[in-house]
Amino acid sequence: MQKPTESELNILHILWEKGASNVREVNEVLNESAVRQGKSAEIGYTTTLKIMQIMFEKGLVTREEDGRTHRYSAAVKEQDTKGLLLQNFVESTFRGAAMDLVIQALGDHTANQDELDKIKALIAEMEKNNDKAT
Amino acid sequence: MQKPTESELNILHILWEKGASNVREVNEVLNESAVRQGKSAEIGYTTTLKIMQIMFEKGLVTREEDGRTHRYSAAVKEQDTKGLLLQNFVESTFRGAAMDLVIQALGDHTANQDELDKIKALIAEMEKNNDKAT
DNA sequence: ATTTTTCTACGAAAAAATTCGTAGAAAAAT
DNA sequence: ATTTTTCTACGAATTTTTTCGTAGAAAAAT
Repeated sequence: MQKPTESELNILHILWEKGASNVREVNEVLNESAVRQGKSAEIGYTTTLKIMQIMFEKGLVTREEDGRTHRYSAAVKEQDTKGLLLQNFVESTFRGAAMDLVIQALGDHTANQDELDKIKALIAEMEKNNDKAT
Repeated sequence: MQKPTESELNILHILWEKGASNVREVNEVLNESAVRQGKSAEIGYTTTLKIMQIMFEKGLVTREEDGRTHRYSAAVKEQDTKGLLLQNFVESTFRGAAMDLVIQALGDHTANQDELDKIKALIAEMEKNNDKAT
């Protein structure tokens, strides 16, 4: 999979959440999205269109004709994409030290009990594997 | 702080690790760095120089004259920079859900016992805070 | 003393990513 | 029926990031 750019990622988030959408729908969500608050100008329709066309060429989305318009769907899985981006990020920012990232993320953010339980389960799992390895 | 670009970050890593360095030293490390293995061409001296000059203008590094050359030092702290980049990454890729990132990172990577202990300590800390809040 | 090497500064080319204008066709509104 | 709106496609302008060529000065080598 080719790594999506920042704006491509924004569009993927929308397609993952809303499912198949046409350009106008995506553009509307982009312009009301929380991430955009504070930005000066709106994103033009043709800008969004162009990016989605590029994404189609790259294979990041599929599309089907729906009357006159196109309905676009994400062609890459959310998990896989986030995994790829995470791997890149760990490499470039933490020089591969994934646990440094985990530790920093835990230090900087809050978590509810459900999340903590999930993390604890993962830790227990990893400790079991470590024991086996010794 | 302004977010460093990818190549700026590579240079910061070197300055953080080696301390004050001149352009030639940084350029050499860049070209032997593991991250660059598999890349076709070398990074030219003037390329590195230019990026470091830009970083100086942005305030990412300081420099002092050392005879004819300049010795550059990181002007931003490693922790702070990683924190900023992490925050950006969590926002753009995980839409702010830092614990999703933590869970994915734990799932995809291994950790030694020291790291796991450190993470467990952080979890315990966070649970204590959660209890207090209720 | 001259040549070669090693620096910096500067500007600009190249590459990557983002944005938009225009044209043309289909659909909707009048 | 005509006008207006809503799409797509395409190309190009803009912006950001990366890369490098050239010139000139200082230092080192010959």
